[in-house]
Amino acid sequence: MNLPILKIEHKCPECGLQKDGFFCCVSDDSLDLFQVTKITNTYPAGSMLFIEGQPANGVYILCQGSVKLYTCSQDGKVVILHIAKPGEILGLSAIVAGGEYEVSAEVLEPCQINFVRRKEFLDLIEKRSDVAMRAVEHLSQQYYDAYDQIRSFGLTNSVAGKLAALMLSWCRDTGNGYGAVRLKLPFTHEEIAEMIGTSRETVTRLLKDFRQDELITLKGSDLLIHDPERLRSVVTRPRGSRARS
Amino acid sequence: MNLPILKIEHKCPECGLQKDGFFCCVSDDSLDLFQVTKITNTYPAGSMLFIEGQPANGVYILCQGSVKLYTCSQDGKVVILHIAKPGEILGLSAIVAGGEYEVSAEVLEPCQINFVRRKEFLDLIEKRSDVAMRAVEHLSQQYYDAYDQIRSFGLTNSVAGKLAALMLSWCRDTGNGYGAVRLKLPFTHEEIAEMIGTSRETVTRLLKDFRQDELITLKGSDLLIHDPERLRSVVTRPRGSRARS
DNA sequence: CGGGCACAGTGATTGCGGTCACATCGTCAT
DNA sequence: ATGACGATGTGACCGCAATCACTGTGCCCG
Repeated sequence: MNLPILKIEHKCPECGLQKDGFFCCVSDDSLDLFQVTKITNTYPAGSMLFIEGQPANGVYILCQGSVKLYTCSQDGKVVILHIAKPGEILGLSAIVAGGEYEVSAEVLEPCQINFVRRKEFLDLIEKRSDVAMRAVEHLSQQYYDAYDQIRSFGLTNSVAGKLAALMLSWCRDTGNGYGAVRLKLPFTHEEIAEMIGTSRETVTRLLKDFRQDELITLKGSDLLIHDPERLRSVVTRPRGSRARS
Repeated sequence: MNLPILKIEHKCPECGLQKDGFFCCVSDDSLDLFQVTKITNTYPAGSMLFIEGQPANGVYILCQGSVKLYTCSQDGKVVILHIAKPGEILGLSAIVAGGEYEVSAEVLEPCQINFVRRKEFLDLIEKRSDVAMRAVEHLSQQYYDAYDQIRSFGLTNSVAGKLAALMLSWCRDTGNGYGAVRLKLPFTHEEIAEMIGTSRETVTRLLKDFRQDELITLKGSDLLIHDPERLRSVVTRPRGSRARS
């Protein structure tokens, strides 16, 4: 197994990874408190951080790597709810509301993660108002993202539209504004299918369609989105209608 | 128009509506602060509290009545995201994260609502840690509900399954445990369709099917769910298979 | 009373996309 | 090499549910 080398940072105050939007981007005092309660760990790809239904005994703050959050039904069907990036906190809503993790979390790319026990974390947001504010901000953002996904599922009338919407969200993450966007696809067709609630074969076919309509170029895992604007018109386009060549 | 009589309660500390799970169920000190910043108002059915995309200038705390949260696409298709009940706070994530309301809110049943301006509310959760905690709890709950809806959209393979899942959520709200559940349907077929992302006709047909399969009895707006357990089996049942009579 | 209107019920038609089945290709470990 | 295995392509089939077009029903209001 080829493990990318992770440069572990044990001391939060000295951590160069802290950026805007990071959960751990709080006042120095709070960071000191955080520093003594956290447990730093690393995980290889494929590890499970937690599983749907398990008692939630703490939160995971993602320093490096990426994590897939998903849920699945009894018959094995999977829905990917979110791909977490560095700076995000996982399991927050679970330790507050449910007591059980409501989703499963699997490591996609090797991760460094800080774990904080449920009780200690709740103490932290109780005592430090800036941490509480960060928690509110992060939950609001997660909530917003969830609604975006519901919109995609409910309002888009064709699967092509859903795929186009998903690609546009990739553009937002990667894109440097407007114009063509080039990015590396870290997902298999199967995973893409699970994100938009369709079948693997349909994703394969749609990617072919998009190529033929010259919306995208796809070579291996290199995806080039020619024009986000044209993709946007696919999202709302009525079923079946295709660009005429 | 027949307006049900709302008994308005202007003074939060004396409000008999406060119950567990209510956002306004906070310490006396916090409640006093809240009391001076809030603006109480009433709205008839059909009023719009706010509309998707508007700048979010405050939160609405629902004291009495019910509110429909929805979003719609350019071509007029609607998805109902949530039916808010007394005790809930609306627009919280918007004033924190986006600056714009991310959904539209329409009054279904006549409401009493307390409004608090954005800045004053942010001050409140900054200063009062118990209010901040309440905010975190409510956002967590909303987040959880949103994921439930995504699950319903993504994991259920038939529309019948989605409708059954929706009815089960009604049972959870109304039901006194197990066994048959009787409730009043405050929704039209069209609204039900918008909740589960299908067409009005399909809802009508499915309700007929459910009646024929003796899963439910429906007379006017009185809905009797005979056995939630049997409904649950519809949720996961493979497409097309129906109970044999 | 008779229009107007929203909601509900129903048939006919059609096409999207799920599913099954199988071929291909690249990448491993042996 | 070779075989195993996962990821992609691609064809054929067909069932569900969207859509269109009505009819029927209850309710309000002039």
